[in-house]
Amino acid sequence: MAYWLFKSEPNTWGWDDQVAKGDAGEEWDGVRNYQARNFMRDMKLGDLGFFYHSMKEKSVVGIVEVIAEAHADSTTEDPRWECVDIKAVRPFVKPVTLDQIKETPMLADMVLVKNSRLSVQPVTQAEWQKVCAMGQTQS
DNA sequence: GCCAACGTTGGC
DNA sequence: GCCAACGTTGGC
Repeated sequence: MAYWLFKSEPNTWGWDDQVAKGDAGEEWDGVRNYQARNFMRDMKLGDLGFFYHSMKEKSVVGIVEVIAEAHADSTTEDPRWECVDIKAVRPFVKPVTLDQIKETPMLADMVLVKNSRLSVQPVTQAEWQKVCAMGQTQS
């Protein structure tokens, strides 16, 4: 089981939109970055991820699950781009902000801190458990 | 709203 | 194949 982080600007696609899709989930499409795509290719059914709101909020707000492995991105004809499907699993009781993450020494190496522009990122198990604890959410 | 950082594109 | 120019992202 691997852990990931999906980043989105809430005005474009937010946690509420994801929750509204229910168990059917939704494609995580529109990714046009090779690194991010390669991480999605590595994802397996049942992998879990953080859902992160960028820009104004800059917070991890919930947990999602991979419900379909990488397949063609339906928003482009370009065969280079692929995406996975994810569904909302549960929200954070308390969203964990980027500031909190930066203040936490054991999270200082998170990709979110090191390479903030990457929209799909791997998360280590230690980071996963720590952030879940900070959000008062079952890991 | 600004700007730095990064990735991608295209000319040579 | 290199690198300058450009566009986009996202923190501040």
